[in-house]
Amino acid sequence: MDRADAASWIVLGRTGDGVTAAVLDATGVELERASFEESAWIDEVARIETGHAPRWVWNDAPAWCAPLLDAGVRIARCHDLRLAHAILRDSALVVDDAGLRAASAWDAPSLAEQAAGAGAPALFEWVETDDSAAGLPTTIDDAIAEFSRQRAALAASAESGRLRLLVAAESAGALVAAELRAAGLPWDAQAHDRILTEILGERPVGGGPPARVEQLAARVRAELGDPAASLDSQPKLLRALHRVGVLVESTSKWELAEQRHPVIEPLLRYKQLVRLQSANGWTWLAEWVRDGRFRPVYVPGGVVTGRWASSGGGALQLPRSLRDVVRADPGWRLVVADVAQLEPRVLAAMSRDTGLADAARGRDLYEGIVSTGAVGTRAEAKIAMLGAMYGATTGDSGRLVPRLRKTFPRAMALVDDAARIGEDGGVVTTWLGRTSPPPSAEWTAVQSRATESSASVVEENRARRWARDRGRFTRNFVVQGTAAEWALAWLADLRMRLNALPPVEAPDAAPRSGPVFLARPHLALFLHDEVIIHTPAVHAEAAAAAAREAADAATRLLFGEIPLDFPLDLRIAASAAKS
DNA sequence: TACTGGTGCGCG
DNA sequence: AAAGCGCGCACCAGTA
Repeated sequence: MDRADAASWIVLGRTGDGVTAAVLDATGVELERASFEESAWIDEVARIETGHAPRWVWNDAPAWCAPLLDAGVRIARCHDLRLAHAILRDSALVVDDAGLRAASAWDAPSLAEQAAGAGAPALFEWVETDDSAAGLPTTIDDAIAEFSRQRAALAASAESGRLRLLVAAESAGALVAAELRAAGLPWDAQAHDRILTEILGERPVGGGPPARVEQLAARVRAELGDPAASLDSQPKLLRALHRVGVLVESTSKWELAEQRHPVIEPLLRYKQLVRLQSANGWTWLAEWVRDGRFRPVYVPGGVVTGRWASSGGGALQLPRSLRDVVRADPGWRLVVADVAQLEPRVLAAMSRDTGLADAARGRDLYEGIVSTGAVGTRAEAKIAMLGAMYGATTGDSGRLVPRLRKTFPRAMALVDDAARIGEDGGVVTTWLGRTSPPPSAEWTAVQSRATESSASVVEENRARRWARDRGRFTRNFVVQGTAAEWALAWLADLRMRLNALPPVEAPDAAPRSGPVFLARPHLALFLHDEVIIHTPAVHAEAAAAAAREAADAATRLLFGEIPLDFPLDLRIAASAAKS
């Protein structure tokens, strides 16, 4: 592999008993090819990475990263064919799809997802797929062919700059996701256990509900006048409530909280405790926290809008009440950084609404809206803005939206246009080129049926409702999707900045677990608009500065030089508890 | 026994 | 009991 350099693309593929690598020049022409045995390819990748830092091209980043990270090898840049395929296949900015839109094996879920689906215990082991099964292609020839189609589609696009940025950011995100899993989130299992015991009561040895849960259940049943009442079955609980005169339509806490009856207080408390127990109780702790780390499975691009999803562990629902058990290792700190009002800022940038940008600059965006006089209070500004981005039509939120429309016409026109296109059955596209899915066949059929003269009122109403539903989806898609792009750019840039910080040398400050590359500041959590960095204490300030600089870099990368910033709420602490 | 749909909670 | 987007997950009930 002598001809590799920083401008190279190196495509990797599996062969029967090893790995084949092909060096492509910057224009995609293959220069050389070599095969390596299973025991040798990782060292070869490490050698080339150290020397040249090329762009690695592979079918599925998590599958390749896992063994590399296990060996302490970290890749700077990659092109994830599977993720890029999904973007380019659907993007309205791709004019000549070069065959990407034909159904193919590249539409298959990632190898990790396939393994999880198959119930395989080792998530990152290679999945043996026989040729008849539609699995993700793994051979180098398949990879090169797909890469070539993608390059052609990119080159043909009038917006190839944006799409290239999106594909690069998405791929970098895949690297981050793999590294986040390898690193894990530092988790104090003892502290978690203490909280559970304090709130739920002593954990019963022989199973069954903990003491406090049992006591509350008994109180609720007494108030219901039924010692055998089932509290966990919604229909049974509803009937029991009706029997004692609590005439609610559902058992949700919003509705219950408005009732006055002695059963309400213990019932709400009971629901709270049961929720904690089932979502993040001892079973969860035993399953998801090992060696002081919570290792969730992130799924980059798992949400239609481009946000990440998670699969297992509920990584994207880290409950506020447990944030305090996210604790840095001894001698280390957590840098907790989240973007203030990411989505409205993104909307201001996309729409070039200078009024909204002015309101956002250098302060709390919602206070800025108040000072324009559009609304009276910060709370109103917030629900009005959320209503505008989500498509609220009724209630306080819906009533306030027209005021924003008057004050920020360009921003509001952008989301209103997106909604109209969605209602009409069209597709909308994010700033960098991710396109919403087209309407389903059923949706289209319902709309066309409603236009027929024989259509019933019921059919017409349903068509209108579905159209409005879809309008709210496309309205939000452009904002949520572009916010996800900003966050990916932030993450990718931050990852590189952190990687440039020096590793710690003192062995007593080294992490308790994880690959050796984790001896420097590294990402430990990503949550839509927030990151947690785990860092040696001496580098905490530098890591925090890196988070700020990365946010500025992401803003410029996406939107150029605009008079708008994306300020971070940032704190350095031993735990991730919110103040 | 395995699935699907509904309900409810909590995260952004 | 959401109003108003996007998720994951647990639990129950009904069905195959």
